[in-house]
Amino acid sequence: MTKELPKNYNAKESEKKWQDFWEKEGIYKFDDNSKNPVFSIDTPPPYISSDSLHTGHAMSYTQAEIIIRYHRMKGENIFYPMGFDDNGLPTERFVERKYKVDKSKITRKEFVELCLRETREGGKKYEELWRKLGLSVDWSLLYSTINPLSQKISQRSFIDLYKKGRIYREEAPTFWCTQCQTALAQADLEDKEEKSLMYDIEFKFDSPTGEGDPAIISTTRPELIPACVALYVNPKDERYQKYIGGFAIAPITKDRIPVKTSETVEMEKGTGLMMVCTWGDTEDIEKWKADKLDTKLIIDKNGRVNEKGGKYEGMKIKNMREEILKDLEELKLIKNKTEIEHTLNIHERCKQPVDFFVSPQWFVKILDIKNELRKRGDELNWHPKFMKIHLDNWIDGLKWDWCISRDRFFGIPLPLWYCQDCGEIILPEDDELPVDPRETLPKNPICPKCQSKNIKGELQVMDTWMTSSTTPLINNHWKETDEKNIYPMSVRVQGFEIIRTWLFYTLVKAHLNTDSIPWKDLMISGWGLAKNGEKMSKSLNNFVTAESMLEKYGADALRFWSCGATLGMNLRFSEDDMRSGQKLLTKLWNATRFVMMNLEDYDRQIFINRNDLCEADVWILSELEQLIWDTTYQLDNYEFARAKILLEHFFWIKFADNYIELVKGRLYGEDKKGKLSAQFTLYSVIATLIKLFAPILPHITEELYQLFIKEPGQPNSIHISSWPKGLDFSHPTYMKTPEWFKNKKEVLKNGEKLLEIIAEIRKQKAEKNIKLGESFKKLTIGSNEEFIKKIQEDLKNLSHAGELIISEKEKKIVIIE
RNA sequence: GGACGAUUGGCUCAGUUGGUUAGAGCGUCUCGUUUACACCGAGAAGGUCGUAGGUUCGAAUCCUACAUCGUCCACCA
Repeated sequence: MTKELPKNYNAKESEKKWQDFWEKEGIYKFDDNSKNPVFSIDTPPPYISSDSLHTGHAMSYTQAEIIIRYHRMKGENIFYPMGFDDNGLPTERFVERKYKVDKSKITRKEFVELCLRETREGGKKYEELWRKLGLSVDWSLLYSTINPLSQKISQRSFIDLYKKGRIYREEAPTFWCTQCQTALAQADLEDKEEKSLMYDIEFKFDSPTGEGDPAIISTTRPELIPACVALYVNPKDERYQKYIGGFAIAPITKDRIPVKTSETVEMEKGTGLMMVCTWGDTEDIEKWKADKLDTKLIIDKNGRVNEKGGKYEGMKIKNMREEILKDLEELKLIKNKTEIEHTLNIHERCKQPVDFFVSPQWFVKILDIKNELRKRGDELNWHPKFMKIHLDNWIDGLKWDWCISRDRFFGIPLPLWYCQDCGEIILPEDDELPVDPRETLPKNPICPKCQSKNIKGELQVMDTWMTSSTTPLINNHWKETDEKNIYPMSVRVQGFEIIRTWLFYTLVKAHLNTDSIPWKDLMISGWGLAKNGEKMSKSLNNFVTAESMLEKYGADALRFWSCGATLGMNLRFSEDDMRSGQKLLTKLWNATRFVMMNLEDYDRQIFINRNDLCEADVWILSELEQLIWDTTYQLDNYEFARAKILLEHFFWIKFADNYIELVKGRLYGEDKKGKLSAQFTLYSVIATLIKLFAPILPHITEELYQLFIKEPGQPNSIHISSWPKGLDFSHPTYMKTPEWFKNKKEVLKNGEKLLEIIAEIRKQKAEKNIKLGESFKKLTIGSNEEFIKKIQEDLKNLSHAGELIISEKEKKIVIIE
């Protein structure tokens, strides 16, 4: 034992060194031939087009990765892929903005090329950052959601669902973004509070004798009057009984509109008379569906008024609103204006208010299987448990089938063709996948129904969730010749904000495609927030990049901060905590240095029987043994934060501040037996402790392992060495130790008393102005306990007392004279 | 309007089935360079555990209201 640690630990140098080493040695490679249990992780493929990664991203990936490292050390065969989500709307919009693309002046092919180029660039940047953070990803498993395999599996999944009757195409009103010019799913929406004016506008009830009684409706969207298809009242509302079943006349258009009833109409709201249009909100659509109302769609895809808008044709809907208000004002039909605050649905990607539009779209039927999906949710092990309610709430609130088609350039094509003559839908064979029906015709380009050769490919592409919901299938190479055996995967890791999307849709796919759950466990993380508790974003100027923190403090320190809050809780950014992390590294380095300096004449093959161990050594080894079980238990339950606290507390308080001080006397003294016992113990504790810290602080622990612990024949990285079980770590003789801890409870209790005595000694010395290293005449300890006698030499050394007396009669635990 | 989470010393957070004087780190104050570490050590101050009730021998912990913050959902005529 002659190696010596340098005086200082250089995190930056060391981290780079070991990251390269891990890569070169293939430490994190998944082993296809291993017989060990597989632990597979479905981890979020970030959008390469999102803002550069901030500390919040780093936090959630790190939290998961700590758990993964733990499982790897337990000997499991780790399948830890990384993906990049580079298909779909976000990428398309990113490229449009970056290159200021005019879609009318570029071909689809050229545009897709640009998207692919950006995704490659972005992917590289991200990969570099993940490596710097020390994520133990097997990069040979890298996938992107636009690559051929992902396309193939997404399309295969689609065709499977189609054949199972879960997919249908319908001319249906859908949420429509006039900005992005595409249909949207319910999950693409966000709320926005906005001030608006509510107008009370006069219609007239129809009467055989000409114009009847006034019918005042309240609306925030007067521009939809030409689209009005019905008025509704509550069936119990006495004011309107005589009009029910009759008609009303709309202003300006003079359209004759039926008056109907619905329980959902609130009598107190406005005048109790509701205008239903094509379509202003989801309420309109529900009534339209339920009562088979007329359709009077006055807006086109671009948000302009069409011919059904009469005199307003051709105007932008916003301008039309101004015009119609002017007209109504002139006719004196606006009876009242109220300022209100209401919530709009906006598109979460572009923040524009959504409209409704009718167009043919593809849907996955899910409303009829809500119960089955809820049961699938029950089958998963949720960490933390309460997150499950987010999913249940979402499923309960579902009102729409899943709209999976998008009218965009970049994305995975919907794999089908239409016969232009008879309308037959033609699907590709599995060996044709992946296919782009916009570019290619089917293998057999003849309509099977009418033999027509007039065949045209679908132009729409898939919603991005349609692909990302297949990540477990992509990872498993579902129905490929090299299909892996990792499905269902062990764990899905993700943030709570995408429970209703990524998690939910993946559950849908697994249930429908494979009649299974997609993973066994769920690990749902909170957000890393800005210092003041706000969400991190560039616009709020509170954005701290992971890159800058890695540069300043290193990966281990950033990882230390990342486990500062328990799983599922939000964590505020704190540079102080990163400094604390750095300090822990320094302390760990120095403590190990100290141990090594004192092991120069120590042969680590030596085994010491319990009877030859000093009492203080038995105590710290018992604490260590307890620590192993506690840490293991917490990590098994995804509680990295609790594990961190346990480790830190043991290491800093019990081991460094107290135990080491207690045994220094023996290390420097003449008692050879006592010294050997201390050496044995110091080595055992440090060798075990750095393994326990390894998942959280992978770099410094690797450095220490390589310099200090690793011997020929042992694993060439700490991260594939064995997780401690009891004290049997990598030393054959330690297998004998379990019998040591038969009376552990008593030993630990004695330890508490011991710490109390030490604290009291220090306190009294401080009160009496005696320096810590300064000696004094007499120390009296009031105790009749056996272990105090056994430990008295250590106590005498620690306190620097000239004389130590243990008195059974003395009631005070410590007296210093 | 419904749901979930949070509310603990100046700051950031622990507190796992209710049990003796509620913990840690940072910050503050005092002392100390002892041969692992001044990126250190020792000591101290600092909390009516959001508010009000209730259950209990006993509540930060369980129950009921309420308040504030965050998030999701619903409403959004």
